[in-house]
Amino acid sequence: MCTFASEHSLTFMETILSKRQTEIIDAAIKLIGEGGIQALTIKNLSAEIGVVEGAIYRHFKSKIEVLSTLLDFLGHIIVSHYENVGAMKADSFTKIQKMISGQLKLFAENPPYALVILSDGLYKNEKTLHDKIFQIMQKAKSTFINIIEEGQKSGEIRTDIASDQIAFVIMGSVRLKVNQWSISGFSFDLQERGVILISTIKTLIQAQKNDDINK
Amino acid sequence: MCTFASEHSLTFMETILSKRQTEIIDAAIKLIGEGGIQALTIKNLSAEIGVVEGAIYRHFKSKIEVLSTLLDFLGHIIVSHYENVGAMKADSFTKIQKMISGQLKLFAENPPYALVILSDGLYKNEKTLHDKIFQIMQKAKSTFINIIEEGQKSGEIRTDIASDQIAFVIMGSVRLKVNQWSISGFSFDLQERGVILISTIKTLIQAQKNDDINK
Amino acid sequence: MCTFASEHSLTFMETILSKRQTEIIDAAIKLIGEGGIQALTIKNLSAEIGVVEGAIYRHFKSKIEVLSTLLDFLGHIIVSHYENVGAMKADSFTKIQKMISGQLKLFAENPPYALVILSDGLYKNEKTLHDKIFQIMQKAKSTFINIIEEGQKSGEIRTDIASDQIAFVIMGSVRLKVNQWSISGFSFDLQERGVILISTIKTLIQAQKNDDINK
Amino acid sequence: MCTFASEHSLTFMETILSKRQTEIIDAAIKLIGEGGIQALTIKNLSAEIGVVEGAIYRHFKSKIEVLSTLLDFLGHIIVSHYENVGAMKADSFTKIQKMISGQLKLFAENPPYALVILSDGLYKNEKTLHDKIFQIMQKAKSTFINIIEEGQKSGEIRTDIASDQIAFVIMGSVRLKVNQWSISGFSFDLQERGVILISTIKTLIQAQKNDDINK
DNA sequence: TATGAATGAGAATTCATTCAT
DNA sequence: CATGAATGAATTCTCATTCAT
Repeated sequence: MCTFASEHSLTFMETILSKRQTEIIDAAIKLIGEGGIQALTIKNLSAEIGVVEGAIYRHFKSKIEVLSTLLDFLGHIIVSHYENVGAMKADSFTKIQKMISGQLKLFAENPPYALVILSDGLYKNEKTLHDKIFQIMQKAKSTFINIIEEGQKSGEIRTDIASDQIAFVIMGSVRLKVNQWSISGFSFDLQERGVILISTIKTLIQAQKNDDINK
Repeated sequence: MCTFASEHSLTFMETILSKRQTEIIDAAIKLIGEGGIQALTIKNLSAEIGVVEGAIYRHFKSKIEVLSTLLDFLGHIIVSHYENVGAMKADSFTKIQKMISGQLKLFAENPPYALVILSDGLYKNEKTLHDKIFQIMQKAKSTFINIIEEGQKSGEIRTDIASDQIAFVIMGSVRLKVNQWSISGFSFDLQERGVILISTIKTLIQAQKNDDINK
Repeated sequence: MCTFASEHSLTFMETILSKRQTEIIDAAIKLIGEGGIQALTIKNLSAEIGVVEGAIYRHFKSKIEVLSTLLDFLGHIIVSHYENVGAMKADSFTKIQKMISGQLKLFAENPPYALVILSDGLYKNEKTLHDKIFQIMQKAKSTFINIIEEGQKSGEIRTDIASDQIAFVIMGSVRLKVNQWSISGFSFDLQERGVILISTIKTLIQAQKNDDINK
Repeated sequence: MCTFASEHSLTFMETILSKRQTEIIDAAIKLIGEGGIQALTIKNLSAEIGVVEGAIYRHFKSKIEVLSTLLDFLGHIIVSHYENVGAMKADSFTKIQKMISGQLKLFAENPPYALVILSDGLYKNEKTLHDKIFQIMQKAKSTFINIIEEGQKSGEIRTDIASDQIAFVIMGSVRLKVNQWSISGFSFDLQERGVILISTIKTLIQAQKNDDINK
């Protein structure tokens, strides 16, 4: 049995969170993975780590804080993936491909992450939580935009569409793919389908060779 | 105060639902619009229409049935929009533009519809409800695919990407736009942004004039 | 599909009850037969006869009155059976055997009757209802006592035990048999088992031949 | 005010149940005693012990579990009484007398026990609960049969009727006595009447002295 | 007579949170 | 740090009954 949180981003967990807090976040992710966000109750959470309900409140001051921390953790993982790819030395398409496939790999290996990220009404429509998800998406967007602009400069990517528009289309289609996978009960191979999607995206956004010739 | 349900699809409401049922669905939509799906409780619902809680059960046998009917209603509106566009005499891009702008117009005028459609865990992860949403998306997909294939045959739309892949990318980006709008608290003009999105999509998927020339 | 009430005691039903009332009592018995007394709700009752809930109150002023009438009807059937046997020309054992087997036959053919008769807390512990059941049992008791006293006089039945005690033991064992049958979900042949019980009772209560000889 | 549960079977209560659980079972028994099984609601139960409704669920996971535990407790008391009598060194009639009078004493002192044992539809016709009552009755039957067979071997009890038939008749008449007592609102002295019943039973089932002489 | 609609009371259960020990 | 217990508010749903039409 793998513990989700502790696999990733040890730095984050170790420095920011106590052992028990890590355990709680781990359990929260597991619960969400098994039964959706509505399975994440304080009762289930405490049962999962073998303590009494009140004990949770020694480590987090409310359920919202649990979710907030969970999103911090998740955001940290995802964003650091973006940064790694962003800092890579490679052509734009390779980077885009890495961005998407890395993301899908993360979700494929940790379905609960997908559930959390896709989840709209996380808890009582808490703005704080919405914002965190929004932040993550913003980061993804800016990373994509940078990559795309590089590609446009280098002539790899078409220039007749603004970089943010291209980024938007990519993100939308990746997100929908993850969404379908989640709704389907994770019943297909996300990474496999991702390969097709990446190829579609590449075809869509690559600069036309003909253009250069004709000019 | 506008009543959402009664605006649209009078046939559906009149033939299938009683006056009170329509009123309840209306109220349900309003509640969801104001406070998300979690604001849709039997108590709120009954208070909204000024009756006692138990009275709801004279008109719907359970909360699930309320939601199910709501989705039927919503599905009916959306799908009939698809069908109208599908049956139009127009070039593919016009159709695609109508498909998207009509959809966004619907949501812009009825934000709760967006919340419902985007919602993952509507109620207790009821499969019945999931399925209805899934059906609507399937219908959208097949409509898009038909239009795209027409466009590919007529030379309007690029043929180097499979029609279902194109449809997928379109749907993903439209969905993400609605999503952002919803998360932002409906704070920007959905239709306005939609115009840009449509133009982006058009540019992305149109056949390259150059191709023909060069061949 | 047999209608319980209308089979028996037409006089009672025709003279005392209206057609609709008979129908309601019929339905009540059917419901109790299918799901116990807790299945007898006004909702189920009205659904069974195809009217609206309020309509029941045109014919009975309350649920208690439905049950009360039901017990009257049932009492009438049972008591008239007692009276028939009581008036028979036959030896005591034949009469006792007829009393018991007739009763068991009635229940075997109409399981709901057994459920009603055995039911302790019919509805809100209504004293009125309790009393009716009590009356029926009293009538059974006095009939048995009469028969037994006849038998004691004629030398068929032992005289070392008071007639009411004998009656009591008989009723207790018959009742327990019906009880077991009911709890078992009517899963054995009540009449078949009754034959054994009757024979046991006969052996228990018959006068010892030896006694007379030895005296 | 006497607390029913804590009087009996301290071992059972102490080892299996917490203090609060005992208190709840106590209160449940009291409520049933006062108003029948339908008086046993979570609301009444919590009010009785002075807590809020939800607090019950810290100690029992459902109402069914409350009733189930109550039956376990009751079964434990009754069955251990059977076992005590069964293990006694005494002639069969003494044992039978002890069996019956002990049982009646228990009920006389705790009328709710009678209500529970006699109750048909304890709660939603839960099979689990039915079964527990059935088990208790089975145990009573087998204890009686053993005693009777001893008596038949020793020549105390008549042998012309099968032991299980005799046991059945005894149980039926005891049960009916308790039943009448319960229906009457506990208005007569159960133990006093029991004495007469026991004597009747004894006379009914004892071996005839004359038989031996005549043989 | 019957319908359609509503009422009011009450049912069991769940949930996040608090607090004394 | 954790437990055990409780709170209070909310949730879905059921039931007998009433009443205008």
